Amino acid sequence: MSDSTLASMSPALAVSTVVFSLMPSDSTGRMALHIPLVRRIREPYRGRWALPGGPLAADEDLADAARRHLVTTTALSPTYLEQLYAFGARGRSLAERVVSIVYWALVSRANAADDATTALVQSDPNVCWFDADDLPELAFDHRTIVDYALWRLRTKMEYSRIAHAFIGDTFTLAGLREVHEAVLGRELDPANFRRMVESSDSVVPTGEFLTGTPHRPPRLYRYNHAVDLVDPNPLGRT
Amino acid sequence: MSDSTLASMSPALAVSTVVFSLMPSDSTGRMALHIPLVRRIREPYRGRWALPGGPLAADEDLADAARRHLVTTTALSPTYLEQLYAFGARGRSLAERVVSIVYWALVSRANAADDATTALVQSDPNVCWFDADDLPELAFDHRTIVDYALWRLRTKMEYSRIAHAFIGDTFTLAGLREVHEAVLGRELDPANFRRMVESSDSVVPTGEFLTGTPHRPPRLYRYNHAVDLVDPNPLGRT
DNA sequence: TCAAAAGTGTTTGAATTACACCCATGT
DNA sequence: ACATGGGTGTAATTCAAACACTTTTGA
Repeated sequence: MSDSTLASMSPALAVSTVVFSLMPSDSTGRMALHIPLVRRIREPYRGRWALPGGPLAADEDLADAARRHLVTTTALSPTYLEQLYAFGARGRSLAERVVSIVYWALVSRANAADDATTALVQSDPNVCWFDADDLPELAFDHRTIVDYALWRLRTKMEYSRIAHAFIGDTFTLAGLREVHEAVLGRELDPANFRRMVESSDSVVPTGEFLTGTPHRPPRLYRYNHAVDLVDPNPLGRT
Repeated sequence: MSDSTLASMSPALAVSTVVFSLMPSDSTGRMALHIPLVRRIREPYRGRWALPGGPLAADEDLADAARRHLVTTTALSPTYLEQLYAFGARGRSLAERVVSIVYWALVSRANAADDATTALVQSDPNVCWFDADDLPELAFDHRTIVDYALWRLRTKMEYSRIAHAFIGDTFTLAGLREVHEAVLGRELDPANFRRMVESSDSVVPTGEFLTGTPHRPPRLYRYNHAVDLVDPNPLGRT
């Protein structure tokens, strides 16, 4: 069997990404998880919303491809990026056989509000941020993929410190708690949350305080880069 | 860009599997994790040991491909099979670009000792079972892959009941504990282990006892198929 | 009857939860 | 001064580890 024969038998390879950001929800106004989707302009599933992604360039690492597609659709760089799963069931594409290697990413709300990129992206009618708990019908098996990514994010939130990836450089503990509450979808005891974070050693006080609040000024914190913010698997950071 | 152009740019796709079984170690005689490796008969890495695997057939699901390669090299069916990771870094293959979707599998020691298949496989000089903690130099990045699979197995052992996949249909609690101890590499308190397993509801007593031991006959158990033996991720069983 | 593994009971300490309470600031 | 979120203290509870102890068999 020649190489070209083998290549033609091999299914096409694509890389997609589930991108999470925290934004105020349209309905409740509270912070909620949002993900960007792109409208498909060709068959199959023309007109449906789908995860950003595309083919893998010949000389490109998988994570780089995910990052590249992410940047071109959202104009944002991920603060966290991790492989989710490879989806390759036969029936998933309708047309040609496609194996999708899917990543999930977090982008910082601070970055998102940074400059005019938000407006720029919003102006593209084929890219739109949706509330993760209120999605339209998606193309392919992308709904399954998003559900799995959501599960992974929420699970990981409870044993790692990825919440930091959602927030800016300096922050209050209340702000960090807000992130946890928005992602997990439940309220957390401020006292216990404080102890949990402080005992984990993942943050260090900057010594400064946030003023201008109507009440007692909260202490500002920064990440402790000395400790690993993700999990201790032997593959390390992507 | 035509489809054929795109396909030719797309890297080749392969599926490999890290297969774990428990066998008595050559050195200590105690149960230890072993994995089967195949000797490469072509460049690159000719002569080196590598994970069983190969190309993905055009009409084949990813997990089916993993299962197929597993059966052809070891003559065993997996009692557990799960996707591990997709490895696609540029430099990993030396020759053409290959993206490997790697699975990890468990096979039951009972199955392995079942019939003449063991001898059959042992007779093939290009397939050999190695102690997972005493591996030869491997081809490609397969050493990294095995280390990651080992980490996943040991991590999962602590919060799920995959240990059952290593053992036969009926078993004693001491036998199940032996599996845990061999995989985790440390001794466990028999009393606490018993309570842990019983409270998890994952086993049910058969009512029978194992006789012929030099001491008090232990009660025999069976899996409780009513409870999920793996983790509750929304993708379900592979 | 004795050795050894099966199986039970109890104590300890760590970690999580719930919640009462004080502190400090803008209004 | 006071309302409100920042921040601290502490009791109740749950959970896992450690280990003493009793039971049952073959030799």
